[in-house]
Amino acid sequence: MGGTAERLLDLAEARIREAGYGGFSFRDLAAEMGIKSASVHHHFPTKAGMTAAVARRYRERFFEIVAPRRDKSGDEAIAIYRSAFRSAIEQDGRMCLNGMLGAAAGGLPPEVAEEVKAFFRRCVGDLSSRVGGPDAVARAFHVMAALEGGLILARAFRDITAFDQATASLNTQGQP
Amino acid sequence: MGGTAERLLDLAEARIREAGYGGFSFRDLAAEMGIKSASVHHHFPTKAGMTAAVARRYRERFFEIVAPRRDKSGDEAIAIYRSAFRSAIEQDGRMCLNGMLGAAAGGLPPEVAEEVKAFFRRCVGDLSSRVGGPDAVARAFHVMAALEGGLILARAFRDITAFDQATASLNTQGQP
DNA sequence: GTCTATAATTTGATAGAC
DNA sequence: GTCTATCAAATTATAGAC
Repeated sequence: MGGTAERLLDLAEARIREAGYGGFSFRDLAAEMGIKSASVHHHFPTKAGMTAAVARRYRERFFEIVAPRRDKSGDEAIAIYRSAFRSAIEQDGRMCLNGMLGAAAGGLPPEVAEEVKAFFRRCVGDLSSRVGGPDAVARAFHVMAALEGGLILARAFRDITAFDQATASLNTQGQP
Repeated sequence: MGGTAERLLDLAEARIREAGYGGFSFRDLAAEMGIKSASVHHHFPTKAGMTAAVARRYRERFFEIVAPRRDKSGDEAIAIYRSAFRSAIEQDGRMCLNGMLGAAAGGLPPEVAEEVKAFFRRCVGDLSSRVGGPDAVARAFHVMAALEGGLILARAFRDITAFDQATASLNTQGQP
């Protein structure tokens, strides 16, 4: 636990959520760890592979937080997602990893783009099944969009209340 | 009209909307134009300055599209914004410039971050004044978030219907 | 696992000729 | 306005010693 590889993933995740795929380098990570970039390559041979590993871990952790409360449904599920997203920007003021990478999806290595797509696919699947009703899928898309966009606004304004205002109506939107 | 500087802004805008601030270089632009990177520096001395110029032009153009129909209000204003955002991804499959830059706001030169903030400030101000009502500001934030997030989903899935589903409820959400 | 050393490429930027 | 030439720095990545 807390080995070098894991801590490298921590640093990479923070940098990607701050400045995107093009905004971090192996030398940055190495310097912050007090090692050399060649040692980073020992743990993660390529940048694309490392980013894919960051995305996989991020997805697993996200659904460890969100999925256990599977008995809850509808508005409560939305509230759980909303609170998970809010804590991201509350803790360190950074973007959702997949929101950041998804925006730049066109310029990403294919293996990274696949991980991002998998994240959103699972979010929409999970949310829509818990929300239910004829517009469940559309509502799941809407919730995910509002959450990611809410983070963008909070980042642009450097003000978390932008996220709160943007997402306040999600819980009380009423179900079909 | 259509001078070198203008065409350089076109190319820079396309690249930024595709891969972000870190995803374009003066040499890329020069190569696409058939000139050398030194000639790009003649028109735009620094990358930060050029990106700020791209953002300024993007904002001006956006409000030339959206603002003239100032007589419209409420749901119609939201529909106008929605259609403006949709045309962005419909035409070239790319992100909104400010959504892309806003996500990475933490790693941007200050002069660029200021332009992005100005864009969203004006959007929220314009939208909220046209929507009206006690929750006008929150609703404006919500609309902007859903539109930017809808673009992210459409990019991640490479499917414009993700945007359509995510934003379908914006028009018919009903006003307070 | 970490290091030194290095290769090969790319980057933002400048000087100065034409 | 565009060019050649160049710089100093950063980038991803590899080879091989310890």
